[in-house]
Amino acid sequence: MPTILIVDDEEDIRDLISMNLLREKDYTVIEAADGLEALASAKAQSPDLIVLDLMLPGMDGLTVCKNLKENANTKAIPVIMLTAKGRLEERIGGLEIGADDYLAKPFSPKELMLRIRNLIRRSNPNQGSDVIGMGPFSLDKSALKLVLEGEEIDLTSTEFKLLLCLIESPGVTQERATLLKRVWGYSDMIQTRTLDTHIKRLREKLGDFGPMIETSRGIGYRFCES
Amino acid sequence: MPTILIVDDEEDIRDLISMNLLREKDYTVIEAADGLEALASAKAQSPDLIVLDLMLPGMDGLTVCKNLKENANTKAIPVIMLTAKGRLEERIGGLEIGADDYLAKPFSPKELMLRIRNLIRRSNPNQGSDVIGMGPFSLDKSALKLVLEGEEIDLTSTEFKLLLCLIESPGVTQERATLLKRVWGYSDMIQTRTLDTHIKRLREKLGDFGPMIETSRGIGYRFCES
DNA sequence: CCTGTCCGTTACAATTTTGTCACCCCCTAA
DNA sequence: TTAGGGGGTGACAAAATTGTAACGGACAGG
Repeated sequence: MPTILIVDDEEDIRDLISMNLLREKDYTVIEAADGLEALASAKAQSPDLIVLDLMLPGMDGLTVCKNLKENANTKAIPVIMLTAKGRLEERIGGLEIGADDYLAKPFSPKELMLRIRNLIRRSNPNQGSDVIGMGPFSLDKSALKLVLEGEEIDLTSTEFKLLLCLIESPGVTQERATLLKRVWGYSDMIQTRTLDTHIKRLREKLGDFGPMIETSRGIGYRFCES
Repeated sequence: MPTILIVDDEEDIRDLISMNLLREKDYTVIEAADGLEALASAKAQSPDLIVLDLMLPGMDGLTVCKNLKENANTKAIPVIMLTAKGRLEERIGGLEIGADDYLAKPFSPKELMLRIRNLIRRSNPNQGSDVIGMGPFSLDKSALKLVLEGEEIDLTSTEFKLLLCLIESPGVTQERATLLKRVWGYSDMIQTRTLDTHIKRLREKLGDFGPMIETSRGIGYRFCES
């Protein structure tokens, strides 16, 4: 049963995360309200993952993270950084210092759970991220799920493969033939409307974000970031 | 259109790989029969991937690989090493030297294609391996496919998720409740036979390897390596 | 403005996937 | 050996997924 350390000075945020974790019944949760406490807990209990807010009284999140990554005993613990929305510099700083993932506040509990599960799994023998992220999208290759702005969207396997092809190379137009081959295995059947229909279904499921799948008339489709 | 360089002194092996690659119509293929030729081609044409046999006349595969990884222009090119079956030391040597994947001869063309596609994709912005391997199994998270001893087996999304849960932690027994939660999202419905039925279907699809999914009476199931 | 081509959309039917049930066998503990 | 619980298996019906056809609108070239 993995142990998660939550570090945040706002009690209600800690509670929110704890509640979500405990509901899954798969985790043990410990909490810390400031940086020094966090470091002490991390060293004493060696949790399997740390959720770390950047904004902390006393010692700020970046420094905590740096300390963790410099200590041999805590170096390997994955860290998810919580950052205020839009503070891009901080995010970059966090990643450089060794955070394994980050999430902007206000975050969706579901997305956080997803990323936690993913990081925990990654520290297993068979590593490799299963979540492919792109703007507000998180595509979970293990759960075959899409999390869009905190909302979980179930995809059928065909839809999943199609979206994956598009989202993998944002902005790049994928030819109809390419998509038909990679998703359906067709190698010459060009005169089918199946692709169009599935694109429609995908756009529908994406809701407001449907238009991000753009049509390249006569060529194919592309996933556009804007 | 990615360019693949095949390096092997056996012409029929080169042909086999070429044929498979060209059938996909997505690749340009160049070939080399010895190490020096390979290095020259790699530098001149900077292919997107190199399939490199260990056993080569003149300069052996390991040395070629080391040379490739030491040169700034060719350093980033992914290398798939072909090794004779069982030469474990060589494999380890290959990985240490910087090969990105390896495959034992005689290999299955389908599996090689899968790994090629995977490595090519990995060199895209959204990296991360999509293939989880375990003995004769290759589970492709992007294609939702299982390659078992060279045979492609289609899995439904439920089967895929279930197998993934088991194969992720080989030897570890996953409780029924855990599987029901992770695959179906059920949180309390314990009294269902759905899991049993799907295990049966999975074992069926695994054929001779079905027994690798073992029952832990009263607890759950586990995937065993032997 | 016309025209041919390509795409979006809807409806529908075939197919596949899925969960449940019933029955039986196996395992375990007494 | 027996009884009870748990799992294997096959059949089945409900539900979801999928591909196709048909119609109409949008677009580009003339």
